[in-house]
Amino acid sequence: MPRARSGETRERIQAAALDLFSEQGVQQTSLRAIAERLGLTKPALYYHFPSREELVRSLVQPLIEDIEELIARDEAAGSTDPRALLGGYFDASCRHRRVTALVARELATLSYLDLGARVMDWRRRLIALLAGPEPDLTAQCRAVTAIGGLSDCLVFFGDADPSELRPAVLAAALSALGIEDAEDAEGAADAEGRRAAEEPEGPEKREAGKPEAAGGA
Amino acid sequence: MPRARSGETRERIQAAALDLFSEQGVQQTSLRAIAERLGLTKPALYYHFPSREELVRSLVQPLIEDIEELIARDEAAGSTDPRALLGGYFDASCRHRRVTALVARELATLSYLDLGARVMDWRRRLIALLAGPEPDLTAQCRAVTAIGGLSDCLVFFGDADPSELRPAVLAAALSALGIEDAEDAEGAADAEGRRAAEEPEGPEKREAGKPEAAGGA
DNA sequence: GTCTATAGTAAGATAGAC
DNA sequence: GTCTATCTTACTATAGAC
Repeated sequence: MPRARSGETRERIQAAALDLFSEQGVQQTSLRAIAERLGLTKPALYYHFPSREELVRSLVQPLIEDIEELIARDEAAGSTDPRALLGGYFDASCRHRRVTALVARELATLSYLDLGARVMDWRRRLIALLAGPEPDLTAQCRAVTAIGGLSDCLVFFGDADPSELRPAVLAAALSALGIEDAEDAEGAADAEGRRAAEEPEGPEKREAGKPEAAGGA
Repeated sequence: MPRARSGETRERIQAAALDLFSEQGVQQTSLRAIAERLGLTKPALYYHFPSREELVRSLVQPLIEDIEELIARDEAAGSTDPRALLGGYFDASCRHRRVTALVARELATLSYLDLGARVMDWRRRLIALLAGPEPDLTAQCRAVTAIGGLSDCLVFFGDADPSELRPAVLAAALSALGIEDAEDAEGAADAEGRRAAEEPEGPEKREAGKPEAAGGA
C-alpha cells in the first residue's frame, strides 16, 4: 500500500477507531461513526484500509506479536522463572493496554482474527511453562488464575499507574501459583520503576525478555 | 406436528439460542439462524419473544439474579468468610455455566443489558467483601485475581466435572487472596462431590472445607 | 489523497392468512 | 402457534468525481 506522504490520516483513523471500540464495543461501532468523528467519510477509510477487518487487525496485531514472541522466547529458554514470565506478560499487555482490554471484553467478537484459538493456545503454553508438563487440575487452575488475574487487574484498574500496579499484580499472581513473593507492594514499588508506556502503537520490539527477576531479587 | 404445549417452544428456542450463541457468538447469530435450527421461522420467534434483546435477556437474567442475591446476602451477613463467598460464587456461576462463559466472552456485546456496569458493580462489592473496606492496591489485586481466576477457570475448563473443579479452583483463588487452603485437589475431590449442577438450587452458605491433606503445586 | 453517490446485502421487525 | 410475504433500516463495499 503506497503511503505517499501522509500516513498521518491512517494513524488518526486507528486512534479514533480504538477510542470508539473501547467506548462502545467493536461490533457496535460502524465505519460511518469512525469517519464522522474524524470529519471524513466512509470511502476515505477504505482508501487506507482494504476492509473493516484489516482495520481491526492492524490494531490487534502488535499485541499478538508481542505476546507470541514472549512465549516463544521463554519456551526456547528451557527453564522458566515464573516471576520473570509473568512480569514480561504484564509488561507486554501493558504496552498495549487498551487493546488488551478490548480483546478481553470481546473475544467472541474478534474470532475472525483467530483470536479465540490464539488466546487459548497462549494459555495452554503458559500453563505448560508455569505448571509443568503434566500438571494436576489444581496446578492448572493456579496457572489459569495467575494469568487471567493479571489481565483482569490490568483491565479493572485501567487507570492505575503501571509502575504501581505491577508489583501488586505480580504479588497476587505469584500467590495464586503458590509461590511466596519476596516483594511487598508498598516496599518494592519503586525498587524497579518500570514503566510501560500508555499507547505506543508504534512497532517497538521488546527485548528485555529475561531481566533477572521482574523487580525483586 | 404436535401442537406445542405452552412454554415448550419457548424453552426450545432458548436452548437453540444458547447453543448458537456459544458456538458463534451472540452478535454473529441471527434470528434466522435460530429459527432455521428449530425448523421454525422468524415470526414464530417473535411470537414468543417481543424482541431479540428480550430473548438474550431471558437467558442471562437467572445468572444475574443468582449472583446479586449471593452478594447481597453476604453483605447483609456482616462478616465474610472468603472460602464460603468464593465457593458460593463458584456454585452460582456453575449453575449457569454456559451463560457464564458467554458473558465472560462478550461483555461488550451484551452491554445493552447493563451487564458491563453490573459486572463492574459485582466486582467492586466482592472486592469490598474480600479485601475489606479500604484495601491497598495489592489487596485489591488479590481480590480481583481470585474472582477473575474463578470465572476464568470455569470457562477454560468448561468440560471438567464441577465437583473436581471446585476444590482446585478454590485452592487457587484462596491462594491468590493470600489465604492458606487446607484442602487439596486430589484428596478432597470426591469427598467434595456435591452439587454444583446445572439446576436451580437454594443458595446456601458454604462451610469450611475439609482439613485434609496439604501441599499445593 | 479524499470525498459523493450508490450498489448490494442482511438483519430486525410487522401484517395478515391459516 | 406458525407461516408467507413484505417493510424498514443499517451497514459494508465499490465506482468514479474532484
